[in-house]
Amino acid sequence: MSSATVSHVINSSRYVAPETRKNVLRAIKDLRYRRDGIARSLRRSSTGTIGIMVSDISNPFFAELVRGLEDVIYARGEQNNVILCNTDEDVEKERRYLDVLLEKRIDGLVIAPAGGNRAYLRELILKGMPVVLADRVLSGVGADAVVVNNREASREATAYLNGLGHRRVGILKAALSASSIEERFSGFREALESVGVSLSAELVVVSRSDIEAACQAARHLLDVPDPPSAVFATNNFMTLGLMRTIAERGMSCPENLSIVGFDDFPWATAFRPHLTVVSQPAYAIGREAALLLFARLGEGKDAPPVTKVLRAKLLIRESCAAVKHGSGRMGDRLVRPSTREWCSPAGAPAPQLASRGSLRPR
Amino acid sequence: MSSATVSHVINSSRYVAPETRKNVLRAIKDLRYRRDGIARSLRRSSTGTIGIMVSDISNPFFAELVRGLEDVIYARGEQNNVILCNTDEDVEKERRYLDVLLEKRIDGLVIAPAGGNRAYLRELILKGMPVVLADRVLSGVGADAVVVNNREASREATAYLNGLGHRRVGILKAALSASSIEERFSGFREALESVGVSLSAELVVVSRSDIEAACQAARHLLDVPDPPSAVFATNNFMTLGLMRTIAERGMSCPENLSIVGFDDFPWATAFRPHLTVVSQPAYAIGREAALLLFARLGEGKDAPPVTKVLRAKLLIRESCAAVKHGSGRMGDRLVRPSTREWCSPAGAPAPQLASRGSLRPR
DNA sequence: TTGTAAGCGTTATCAA
DNA sequence: TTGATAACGCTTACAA
Repeated sequence: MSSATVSHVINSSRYVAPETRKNVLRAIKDLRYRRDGIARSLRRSSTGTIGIMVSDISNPFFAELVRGLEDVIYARGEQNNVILCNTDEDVEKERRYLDVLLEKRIDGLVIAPAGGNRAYLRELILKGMPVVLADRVLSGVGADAVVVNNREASREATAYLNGLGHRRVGILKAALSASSIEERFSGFREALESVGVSLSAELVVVSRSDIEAACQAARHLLDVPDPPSAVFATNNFMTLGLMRTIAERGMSCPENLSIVGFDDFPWATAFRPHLTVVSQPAYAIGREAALLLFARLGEGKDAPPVTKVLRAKLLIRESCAAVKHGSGRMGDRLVRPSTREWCSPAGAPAPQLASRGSLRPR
Repeated sequence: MSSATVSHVINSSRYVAPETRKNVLRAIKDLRYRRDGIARSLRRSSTGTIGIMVSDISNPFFAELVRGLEDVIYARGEQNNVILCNTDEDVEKERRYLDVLLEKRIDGLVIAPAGGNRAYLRELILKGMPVVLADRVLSGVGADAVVVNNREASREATAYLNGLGHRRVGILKAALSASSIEERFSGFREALESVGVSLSAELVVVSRSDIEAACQAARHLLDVPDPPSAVFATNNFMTLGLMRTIAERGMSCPENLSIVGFDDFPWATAFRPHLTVVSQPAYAIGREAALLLFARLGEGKDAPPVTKVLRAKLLIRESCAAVKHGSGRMGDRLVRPSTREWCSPAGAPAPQLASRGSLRPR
């Protein structure tokens, strides 16, 4: 019973006589033998480990994304597993973690990049490391990517506000060098421009991407001389900061302020106000990222990079009201309060009147 | 310039002439050499990898816990990192994952155990694997543990409801074989008994621990012939399910129903109703677990197991009202609506009237 | 049908 | 002050 035979029994990698195999299995059991995965990885030069880097796992969006990823990876069996890294949007931390993961010889990487390690990532990919960008793209690195239609969805959301008569619309912009945020901003601006409104600087407030900072930013935004009648929040931290600020000030939504957030929450229909949001399929983003990665680990090693765009959807709930006569600026038209007032952009499907945004299978 | 010398330069593990060292460093840079962590782990028989097993990373409680853990582990440097495993409270899945982690030769394990692998875990520990239980204990396995004072906190929360005059109090009990849930249940029962109320079976509803199931359970609970005037939810999924159900039915809290949840949410003060909850220091649980683990990886290899108990705190907000005259059952006393009506159990500090439960450092 | 032995890239011992 | 070499535990080509 040589080590070779044992190996072959464990891996079913060549014929072993039933008798021998039985003996091997018995010995394994008796000795509580467990194969050493490290030695195995060394020999096979593949670890079965995937790196996942996000800014913060306690952000529900990333938690869902990671969950989607992990489910696919676990289902693949074969000792596959996931090393989790939180970068806090810190470029330096991201780079250090990339080094750690490379030393650990991960088989592949899924990353929501902070934005400052483009060259490093390109080099990695050139060397043959499979990399999938999730949630954000990074132009020119040649990686696969899974994102959502940020720009269109934001345009749609803003158009919805416009349809309710809002012309003075503020935006809370997370200070991330992430393509997603920029695209959301573009969509926002385009929608306003298409109804003849050009962005005024004081209605664009940039904020560090955490709840505390978002509170501050929201205060600024609401304190401008002629405050907005509606606000678009570019991610879930911005939304939470805004809602906290509103609560602090005893304002009520949608009576005093209409709000659309980017990102849904599992508790959106359980608490008031029921927020109108652009819902992202976070779980699916993670899942698709894993699938893209596996594709590249298999045959498609040198296929050209693909970008998968999933659909973010406007979920109309109860945080937006039509502007009241006289409350808008000069030039505002009277708009009757009806959520049906709003029209889809040509060709786009009408937004759903949905009660729940969870896209997670059970 | 032998491989030995290179190794010593990288690890500063013995004196190397400045000249040589410079050459080595230059070569490393030129060749873009990176040490192979797998070979290193094989040779040193230690990987720097910690396994973390929770039921579901998309549960905000576990996300915070994992974040606390990861922060400490990252700060330790030295190629330390974390493999994340979601068990879904599934004993079989937990066992499979344990096998994977052992093959990967993790240096230590932090686990919120599903409850069915006690013998397996004990054996692991006996073999010398450092294990820290988080959130839940498992008697007799000899592992370190970090938990909160579930029973006392639940008793306190229930006493608060009693103080508001509630005698017919329901409980949504998550169906987990986790010590935490059992302890919360005990505290709940004890508090009721101490005001002379014995539990009626129809007010104890057990539910699978996810939002969907919790909704179902909440419907059952509210549909009993003589429905409760207050409900205690034993974890955040139970709370969310309950709130959804209330919203569905157009009931309002605290007018129609008083509610206390276990687990706080970062958005608790941003949306209505502002829930009164028992807040757990999730981040700190993760952090302490990591510290316990490192202690065991260092000197305290064979020290007796320690259990660290952190304090969960009742945060009184606005989801509980005093029972109205006549709305209670026969025997209910009239209780004036005042949150100060309630008294701390002897010796316990009065609960804080807090606005925010986040315990996370920035 | 099974065994032998090389080799994966480190680190650590011993020798020089 | 540095180099040669064994060993970590596995997989796999080759031999028997």
